[in-house]
Amino acid sequence: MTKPRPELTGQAEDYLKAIYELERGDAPAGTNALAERLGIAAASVSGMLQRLARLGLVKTERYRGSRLTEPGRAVALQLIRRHRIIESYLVTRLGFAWDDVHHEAEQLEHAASPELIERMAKVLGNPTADPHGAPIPTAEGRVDERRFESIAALEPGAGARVARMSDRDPKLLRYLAGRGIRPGARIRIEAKEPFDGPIVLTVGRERQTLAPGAAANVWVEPDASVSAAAPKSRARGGTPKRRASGNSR
Amino acid sequence: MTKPRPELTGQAEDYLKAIYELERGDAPAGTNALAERLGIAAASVSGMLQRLARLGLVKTERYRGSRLTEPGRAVALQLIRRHRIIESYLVTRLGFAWDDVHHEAEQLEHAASPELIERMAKVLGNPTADPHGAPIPTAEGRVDERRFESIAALEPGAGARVARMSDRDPKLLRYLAGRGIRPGARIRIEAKEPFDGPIVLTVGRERQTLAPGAAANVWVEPDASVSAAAPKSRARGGTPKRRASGNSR
DNA sequence: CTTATATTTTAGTACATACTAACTTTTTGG
DNA sequence: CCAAAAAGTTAGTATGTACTAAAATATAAG
Repeated sequence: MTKPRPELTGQAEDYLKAIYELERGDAPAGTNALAERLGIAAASVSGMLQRLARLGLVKTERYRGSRLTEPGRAVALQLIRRHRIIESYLVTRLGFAWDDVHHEAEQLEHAASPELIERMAKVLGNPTADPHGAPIPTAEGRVDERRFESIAALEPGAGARVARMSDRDPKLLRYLAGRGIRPGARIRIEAKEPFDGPIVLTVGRERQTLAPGAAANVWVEPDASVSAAAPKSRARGGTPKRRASGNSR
Repeated sequence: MTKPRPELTGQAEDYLKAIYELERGDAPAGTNALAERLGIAAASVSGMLQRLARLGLVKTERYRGSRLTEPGRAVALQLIRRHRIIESYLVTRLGFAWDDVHHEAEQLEHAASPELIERMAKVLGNPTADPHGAPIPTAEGRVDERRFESIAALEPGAGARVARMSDRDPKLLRYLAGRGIRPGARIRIEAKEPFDGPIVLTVGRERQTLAPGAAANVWVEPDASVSAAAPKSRARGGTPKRRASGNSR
């Protein structure tokens, strides 16, 4: 493994990561979607994709989109591993706010050596999820790829555990944090306006309202024990405290 | 100050740092010297220097060399601050070997935000020197610019305290570490072969021999209380004009 | 002072990465 | 099924950073 690849630049790595995040099963990542995610003109993306294809890191179907090859996927996963370990480290060892760490990690992930990453992982006790609940790929490139449901998809009465949320928008994260919504939090949908209106839910004991744009970026693990029935009020008792991942706070 | 400079790339920053390290008082940094230090062809350096001059970061005298402007110096000092804090952090908090951190720091220094640097500095207790004894500039850009004497310049009988050493060559650092030579160590010159021959000295209680190429990269603070015993006197000498050592790889 | 050598710059080129404008292909909605 | 919209590509250009080869200038040696 890890043949002496002609050292990609940071930008090229970013493309691979973006493709990884945008391709969904069979559907390849669209050029425009990539362009928007990367903040780059679509034409420029086309060019770079050709280069990456030449390097054997992506497969491009003309006019249809791109997907990663196995080597490309390996590069993307390593980059994601670096990103998430750095985020975890910055939050737990250097006191960064969890809503503020994404940008810093985006810069460092291209500069950090494998040795640095493994040392950070070690002092953190080899965490399996970052502060936003995102799973951390292993050094060998294995990752938990479970897909969770968006909060926006839950129906009133449903209970769930917050699994993860997007880390890309500090404002969103502060908004969520202000409402107690963080990985591991237990929630219950109380009401839902039609036509993408706000969602009313209980977080812990507090009742909160959540804008749909925010709800779309929070993913949950449905919790059968709560969602079974929708009794409007009910004594909270003996919920098992289950915190799978070693994330902070 | 700190006007919104058009975000330098990492390479440009490296040039400024190299100029800072190569200019000596009035003498500007030579293009060839820069090229060698940066591992880049001299012609390329000429080109970059013109760009840096356009940006107001260096002053170039055609065919004579370059020196930093005040803004250029400020950029260089911030980069050096980042480098040295990162080195200190990696060694003390992440268990890196002190002879192995230079390369890692070279990469990270361009990616680390001011906030990260200040947080690292804080957990380290705002150190004033890095693991190799190099002074760390303050966030405001002040730095201890004392020049020390090279070990190679000491005469037999002279005693001294090791102040600092080059961090650029891991092999050199391991060589020195193997002989107990590190910042703070007390030494005493016992004998010195003529014509740049090896130097015999006492480090702590141990007697060691030091190759001249290594000695040239170790700087000391002469210790009058020990050197008093020496028969040979030296009257304020040695400007470190000599660049005999071709270090690295 | 004059020439040989060392140093530095210019000229011409290449590559990675970005852009805008114009064109091509695919998808969609009537 | 076809025209308009959406998506994607090509063409031509710019910038930063590198290179080699050749020319210009400075310095050192006689």
